[in-house]
Amino acid sequence: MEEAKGPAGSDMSGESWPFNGDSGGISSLDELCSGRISGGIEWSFPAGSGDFEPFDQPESSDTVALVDPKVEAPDTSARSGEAVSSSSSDEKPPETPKSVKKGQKRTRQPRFAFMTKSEIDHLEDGYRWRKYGQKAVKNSPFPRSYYRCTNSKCTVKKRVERSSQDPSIVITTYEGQHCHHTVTFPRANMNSGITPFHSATALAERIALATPQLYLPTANLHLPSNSNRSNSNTDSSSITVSAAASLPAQVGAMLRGERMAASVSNMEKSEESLHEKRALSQVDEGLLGDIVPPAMRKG
DNA sequence: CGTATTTGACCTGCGC
DNA sequence: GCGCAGGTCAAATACG
Repeated sequence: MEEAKGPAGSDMSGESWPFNGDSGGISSLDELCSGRISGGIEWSFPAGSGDFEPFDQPESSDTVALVDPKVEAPDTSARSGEAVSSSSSDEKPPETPKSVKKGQKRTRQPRFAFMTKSEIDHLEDGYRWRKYGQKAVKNSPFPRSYYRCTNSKCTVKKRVERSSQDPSIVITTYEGQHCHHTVTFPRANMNSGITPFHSATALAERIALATPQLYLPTANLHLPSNSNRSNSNTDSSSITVSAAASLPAQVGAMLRGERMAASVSNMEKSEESLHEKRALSQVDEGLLGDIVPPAMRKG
């Protein structure tokens, strides 16, 4: 699948995207996750509303968030089977052969990835996931696990894999939008580390203002609606972007309502940012590359 | 017994 | 066209 191409993939090598350079910037995952990256922040979220509700966030971990810009790009490639039909199991007749599926086209869902320093592969995020596959990843000793939201009407999926370069780094990629609320908390379990964001915009603002060190490529971000507000879908989007014991210090601070002086605009002016973006590409050749398409990498 | 996980088979897209 | 790699399916199995 085309979407599965990463920096290590062939179609990335030829691109001149900022991540794919070979100079400057960070030199390791550790550096990346330690929050030493600076500049390059560039948010581009879909207009949306929703309030962010800060709460205590554990600082026990480091996370770098990346977003998939291909949110609105229809994925005409892909295999049919996984299509995004929201009521898949119900609509698929038992006899539906794969030949039928072949005719379908998968629609690319918004994706959001986190690089997390954690010993736990599958981080708790408030939703229930069912593992439906695991594959060995090329150039990586660690397998990639595929999860799907257990809600039959929900098409959200997520992939989890460890960085081949730094086993302590877990890369979690969410794809799709939850059509329901979390099965637990968030507010009720704030102490658990779950991070309830009401909207992508809210999180974007927070990160932009509070985490200049993080590189956040242009993309659309979809976050889960607050589970406490049953069916108050003011924000239809809803990808879980929470990770127990995983958010980096910067994000942790962000969640606590702290703000840093640096602004996104200033960072964008930084010439170093480009180098850092390029360096980021070297960080991981797996999911990270997967969520950053060539189109957005240019520039 | 219901639910979740494992795992090999299968499908698709892409590069050569 | 072929092989490879990513992604998914679904039967078998494990677990509470």
